[in-house]
Amino acid sequence: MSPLCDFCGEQRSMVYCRSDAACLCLSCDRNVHSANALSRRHWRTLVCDRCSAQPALVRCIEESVSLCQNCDWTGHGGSASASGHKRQTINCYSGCPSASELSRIWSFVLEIPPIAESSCEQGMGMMSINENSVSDNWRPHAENSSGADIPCDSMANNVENDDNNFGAWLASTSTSDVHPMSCSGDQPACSVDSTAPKLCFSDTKDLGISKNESFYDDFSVDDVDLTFENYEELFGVSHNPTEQLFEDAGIESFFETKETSAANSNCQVNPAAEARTIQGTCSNNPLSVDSAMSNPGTKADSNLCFPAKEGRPALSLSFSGLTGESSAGDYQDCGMSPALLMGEPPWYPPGLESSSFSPASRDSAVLRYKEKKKTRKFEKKIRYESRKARADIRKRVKGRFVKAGDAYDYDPLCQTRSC
DNA sequence: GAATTACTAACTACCACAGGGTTCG
DNA sequence: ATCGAACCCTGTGGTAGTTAGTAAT
Repeated sequence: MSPLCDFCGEQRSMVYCRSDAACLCLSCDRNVHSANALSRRHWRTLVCDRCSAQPALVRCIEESVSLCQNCDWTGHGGSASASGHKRQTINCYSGCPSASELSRIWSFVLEIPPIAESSCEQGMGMMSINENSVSDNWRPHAENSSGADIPCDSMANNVENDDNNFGAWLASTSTSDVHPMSCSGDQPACSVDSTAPKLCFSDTKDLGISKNESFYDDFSVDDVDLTFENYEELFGVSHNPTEQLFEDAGIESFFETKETSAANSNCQVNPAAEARTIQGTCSNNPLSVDSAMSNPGTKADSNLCFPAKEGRPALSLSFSGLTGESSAGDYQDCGMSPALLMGEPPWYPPGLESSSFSPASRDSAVLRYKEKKKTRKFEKKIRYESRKARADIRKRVKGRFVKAGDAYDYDPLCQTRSC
């Protein structure tokens, strides 16, 4: 909870690096993140003025403070007067912006001390600033191949990207991260893979989406970049592709609660989904992580259960490999809100919890989901070219690798059998 | 309409081993 | 504190076997 820089321990910390899980002064931020190309990709944002430990997501205009989701929730969720405070989304950035650049993106911060210029300065072209604002709430944030932003409205109207709405909603219900799910750490897919649209939204209160039924009309999942790109770095184990998240449970499970009684609203069990990553979890605890964590050292699947509310289904996410030894920081690094993970009430997009949608919209959404499920392809990503090159020349017997020198029936180099 | 069968698509395990990371002396 | 050896773990592709989904009967 120290407001001092985690690196130098002398200066007051100003920015939070999610990848490093560290609060840094601007000087150290610059030094640390100019070290190499990977560190330059780290997304940073202001440190919460309240807890001085979490990344701030919003700026309360009335109180002139930057708040993380926890503190925003605590401070603005309680009283009616406070909840009416005008809040502004805080931009995050990567690269090594100068003080003037920071002043520009954080105009509300009065004092940004000068930063020593470094070699990183010449890499300013790499700097990326997440330009969200209150008026841009709930709009998929895309980048084209040149790194320039694509107008979100055009993207929202793009049928090919219609799934992002659902992904954004899902991500927002499970994380407060400025870059939901995939946007954390050094993985290229996070900040430099400009071919895939990235969802960037951070305002946690004023997402005016649910009243628009087109949101549900565009309800499907597969194009959304929900994959935990750096899952292994986060959890230390391999994972099933997140695309499988809805493979078996089916999106229908998310629509099937309108008739659900309050008694079982927390326990939506889809038989087809029991064994997979997303499932209804019988628990009265909004977060069943605790129970799954109760056995330290075991790699039990942890289920995050979002309790059903009227008009919105119970939702649980399973994170294989989360162990009881995992810290809150680990969860936050994976994009999960500590509030969510630590038992505080989850956030629902306004309206989702109280509104319902028509059966026609539901049927349409389900139909669209099924259609896309039929046609989608998940391309394999090669992480280690050297290993691929090795595998490409390995001799095999019935597809299996064989020891060097042993008999084989397939040699990729010969393209023939037993050459 | 329900039950059974046939077919197709998708998924998973298996194998050896280089290379990265960790532990220990 | 540093170094090297030993050990552990991961990921890579083609095939076979299994499972799930769909269509036909």
